[in-house]
Amino acid sequence: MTDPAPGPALCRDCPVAERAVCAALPLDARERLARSGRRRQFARGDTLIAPDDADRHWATLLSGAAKIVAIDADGRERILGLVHPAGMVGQLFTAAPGQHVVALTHSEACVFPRATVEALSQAEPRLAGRLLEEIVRELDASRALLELIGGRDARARVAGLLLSFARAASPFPCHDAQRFALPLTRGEIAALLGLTIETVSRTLTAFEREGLMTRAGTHDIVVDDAVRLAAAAGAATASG
Amino acid sequence: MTDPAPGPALCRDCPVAERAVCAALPLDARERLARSGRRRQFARGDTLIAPDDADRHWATLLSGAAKIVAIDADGRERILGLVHPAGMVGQLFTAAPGQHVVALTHSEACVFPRATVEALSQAEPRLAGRLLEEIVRELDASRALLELIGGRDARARVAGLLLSFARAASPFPCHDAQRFALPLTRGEIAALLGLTIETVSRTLTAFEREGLMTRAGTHDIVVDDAVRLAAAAGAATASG
DNA sequence: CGCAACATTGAGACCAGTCAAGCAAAGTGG
DNA sequence: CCACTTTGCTTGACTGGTCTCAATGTTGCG
Repeated sequence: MTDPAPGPALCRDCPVAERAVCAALPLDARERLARSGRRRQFARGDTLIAPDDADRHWATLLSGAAKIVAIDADGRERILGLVHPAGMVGQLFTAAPGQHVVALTHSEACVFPRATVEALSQAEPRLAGRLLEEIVRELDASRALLELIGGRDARARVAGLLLSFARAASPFPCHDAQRFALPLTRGEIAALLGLTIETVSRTLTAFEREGLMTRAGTHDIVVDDAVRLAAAAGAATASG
Repeated sequence: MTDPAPGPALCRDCPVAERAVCAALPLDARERLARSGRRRQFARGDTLIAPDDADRHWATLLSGAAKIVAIDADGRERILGLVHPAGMVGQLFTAAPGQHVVALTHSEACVFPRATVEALSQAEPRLAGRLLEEIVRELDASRALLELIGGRDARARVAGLLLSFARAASPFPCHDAQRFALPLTRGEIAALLGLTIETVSRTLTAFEREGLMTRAGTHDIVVDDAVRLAAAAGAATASG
């Protein structure tokens, strides 16, 4: 069993090998990390991380999408953020109660023991730097969502969400995709934006009637008038 | 000029010497950091960090309080978070546009060039670990605020904010303070909670009429019935 | 086919925003 | 010291957007 390509076997065919935080590690350390982790598949609705996760896992999302969920006092679910491929799942360096992270689509993730990653980040300053970058990005996303939800009406919130997905779906950072999939149900959109299912549905209907976009099926969106859609968002977008 | 006490002169009498991230540094590195920084005083309304901050500063808050502010498209100010003593001001390791951070009260901060802190965190893994901890804490706070604002009504938002200040004002983590100061104007509370000034004012009046709390002046609050106040918050609090 | 989950649409109630007026406290200048 | 202004807070009447409740439509799957 020789290794024709450099790098750990686990990382062969990794779709996010370049973008994930692991890329900051030198080969030997990456090998060590890889030996402690393994790839896992998740179906829609599966839990990647539970709040009482006794094993203390941490993961990198390879493909698919996930939601970060909080259950509030009256049992309703609020979505605090989304995780995209190459994103991190679970939190390091905190004793906080933790969070639910649930797969939105069929997903694949590289799962590691939290302690291994924490120890490695102490030994490898470059990894610590990348982790910081990534968490700052999450913080920015969280604050963008906060800005979108606070003080904006339903039209602006839905339009902002659509635009952020259009941006994420495009291969080019400067252009938005004209057509993209929304991997969220209406209920999940509502839980993310702090609205109700009915309001989300009515708002989408209104956008369609006004010619801003078209629904293709229940989860595909075609943007017909990006300019007016951006105007409806009031220049605010959220990257989940 | 001998140094009677160990540690840099700048850190002598530092009120947050134990809690700030600097505490993770060994003496020699702390000395190096201290030489690159200096203490500054800020009056209420002064800007600690501007979004176009060409000098790229970063700071630790020593005393007082500050708000993290975003100005949205129509010019209204939204508050994305608060900074308390020992907290960090400004973001490291990001090219993001940056943020306004404005003093809420007379405040003192230790200001450093961003590059110095970033370089030190590469050289000192323990500092990087502390920075990670601190940013995770900020992320938690941001998500707590998101949970408070999304899908909760005005009563729950105001009650949650009061409770979080009651908690922060208490010297014991397990008990809330019964009386505390709100270093925010009504407009700032509104900008933080995604409400209007009028709604905040009316909600406080309602709480007082119902016997949950009493206003002493415009900025001091006395909690009269913590149990019912917590019930009004629906068990949700935000730590800013 | 028939069920179950999800989505859309409608009617009415209610909470919070808007507009507007009145107060109180702090600062300013004669 | 007092009139005046400024700023921030409170209260009221009204409007409107969003939630609630309810029914119907649609999609996907066993």
